[in-house]
Amino acid sequence: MATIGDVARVAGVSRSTASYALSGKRAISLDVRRRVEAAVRELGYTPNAGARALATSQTMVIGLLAQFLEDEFAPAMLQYMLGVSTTARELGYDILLSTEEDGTRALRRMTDSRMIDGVVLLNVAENDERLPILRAAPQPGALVGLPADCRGVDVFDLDFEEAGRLMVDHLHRLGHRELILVSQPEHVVERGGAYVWRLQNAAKEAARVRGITLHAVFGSSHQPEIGRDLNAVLDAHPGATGLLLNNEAAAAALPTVLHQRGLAAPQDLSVVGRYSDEFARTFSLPYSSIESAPDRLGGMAVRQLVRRIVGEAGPDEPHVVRFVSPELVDRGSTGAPPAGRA
Amino acid sequence: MATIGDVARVAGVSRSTASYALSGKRAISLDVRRRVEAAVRELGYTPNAGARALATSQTMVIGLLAQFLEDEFAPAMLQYMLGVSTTARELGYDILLSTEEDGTRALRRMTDSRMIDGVVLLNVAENDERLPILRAAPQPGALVGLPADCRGVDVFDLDFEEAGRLMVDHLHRLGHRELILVSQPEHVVERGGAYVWRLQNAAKEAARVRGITLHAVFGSSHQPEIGRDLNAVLDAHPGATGLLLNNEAAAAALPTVLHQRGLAAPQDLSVVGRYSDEFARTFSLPYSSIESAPDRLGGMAVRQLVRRIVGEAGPDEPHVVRFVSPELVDRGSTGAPPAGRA
DNA sequence: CTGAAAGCGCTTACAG
DNA sequence: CTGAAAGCGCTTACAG
Repeated sequence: MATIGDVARVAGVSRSTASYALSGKRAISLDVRRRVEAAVRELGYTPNAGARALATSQTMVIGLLAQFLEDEFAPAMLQYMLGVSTTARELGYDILLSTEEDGTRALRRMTDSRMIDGVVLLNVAENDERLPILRAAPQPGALVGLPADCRGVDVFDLDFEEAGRLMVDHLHRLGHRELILVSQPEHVVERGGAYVWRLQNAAKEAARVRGITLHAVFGSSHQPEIGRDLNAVLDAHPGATGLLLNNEAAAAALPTVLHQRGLAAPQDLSVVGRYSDEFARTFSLPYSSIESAPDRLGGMAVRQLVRRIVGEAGPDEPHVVRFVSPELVDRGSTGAPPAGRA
Repeated sequence: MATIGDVARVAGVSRSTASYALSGKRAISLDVRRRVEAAVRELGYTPNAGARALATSQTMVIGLLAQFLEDEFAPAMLQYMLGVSTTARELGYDILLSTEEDGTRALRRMTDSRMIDGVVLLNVAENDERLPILRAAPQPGALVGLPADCRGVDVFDLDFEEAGRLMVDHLHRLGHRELILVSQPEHVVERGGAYVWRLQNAAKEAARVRGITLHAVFGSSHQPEIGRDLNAVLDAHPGATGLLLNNEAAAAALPTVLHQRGLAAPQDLSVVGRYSDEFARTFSLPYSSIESAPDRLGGMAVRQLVRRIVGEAGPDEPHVVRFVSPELVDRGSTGAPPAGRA
């Protein structure tokens, strides 16, 4: 493989001149620049990434820590990953991916060995074990998801509280007075998936303020359990006219459940989910939903991370906690409650 | 950050001795080894990956090239990625992920800059543009998917021909005489997704040999088009009693379609899909299917790749083309054709 | 069993 | 505008 030395020899210049000609970091005569460029083409030269990293302390690689937990819906994770990966590439960075169960080990390996310039953490938990490691690391980090302690990292997340309020208010406005909210499994909460109770608490509070009833339950993240869960909760609350879903698996399972029960949305039941538009298309979900914007969140995290990496953010620019405002995508699955049941 | 020099100083030995004490590549006195280990702990030393890569020409990183094409079903891709990622980690390798549209560019960047020791290609096309680049690269490559020309790479794929035969034979044995096969979109074929016609041709041939009818159609990979496609083909062939699916989106959409039509499997229609067990669980698909084993294929590709990387495979050990034999996972969606229609 | 030195392939002050 | 040299942090022959 050709080295900068080969390029220099072919171009008849010193290695430093060859390097500067390529980086543009100092003035180079047109003649020399052309000869260097010709040599690069002739030799098919590409800088050795390891050598460059060693010399510059920059790897142009961003770590991406994703965990595929048993109780989360894997396809939803993928979209965050793609958001991160796509934006990183746009900014000139490659992605070092870890799907390791033990995120702390993966993070430590990546940061300690200087394989990466910065890291994006997905599946952030309330008290995420990876955060102390990240704070101690020399590289900056950005999170998708809100931990209890945001010090030292940039944080991006959907405003799940606003999402909960939005769901409830939307159905309240349409005349609904009894709602069901199906959240992620309780394990997710126990593990520290704060978004579950953030949305749920806000929804409950909004229902209280509006003086309407909200039955909040946790649902499985898997089939066929979630189908049974949905049937059970619909059986348990025959007076409910609106269904809110903060659970991707539930959304994916609902069409079948409604068919089985002979129900149609919005005629018999109004439905609002919380998932991405991409998700809705992939699974042909006909329900109005709060857009969870995974690609946007992943992209925002990377953009801010890169600002930190290149020093554009300034050494003492405070870290950000940025919430994306939820938007309701209307797919026509909500309407007035069935006659005589409002 | 601590360097090997710091470790050496704290341990009171030379840098080379510190290095050897850690690598175990030459005999070290117990006393020295202990001092070095203590110094490592004290300083929290981890080798700099770039420096090590430069010195050893090994990065301990494997490239993973995945493309998320518009006409493929993204969640199915994820499982191949996880198979690769998990096995790589087990073998001590990290994953450099590219989801770039332009796979040739990504591959060239990774190989030319020596960021990786080897590469796994997903979504391999019949005449894959990335292959010439891979063959010219100094790093070995493994593919998941069968190209027309397998020279210079190790290839792993499901035996789609056998899968096609298996589907047809299974239903033939149960007494079916008219079948429908819904494949991936025709674009996939045009782009070189050989697995589509490999399965389809084998299924057609098996049907011919058995003297039964097979209607082969291409279906969309997206909702809601695929739902319409399914309805259209069922309308067009009212005499068909068996449905074969080589199209993940079709499988995911089928429950709804069958409900809409008031059909049940296997009473009204026998169904056999081709997807992974994980996929079936995620989407609660109640259909018997040919297990596509994405995690297994990804793992096999990585294992063979690592054999090449570490030189275990021998410089002139011929490259392999290995087909995983399809297995039918019985989920009870096939049976005898409805009375009077066999 | 251990150390001094060379070298991996870059970048970048330093000098002219 | 260009070059010679040092240095990034490792590993590994070479020498003892």
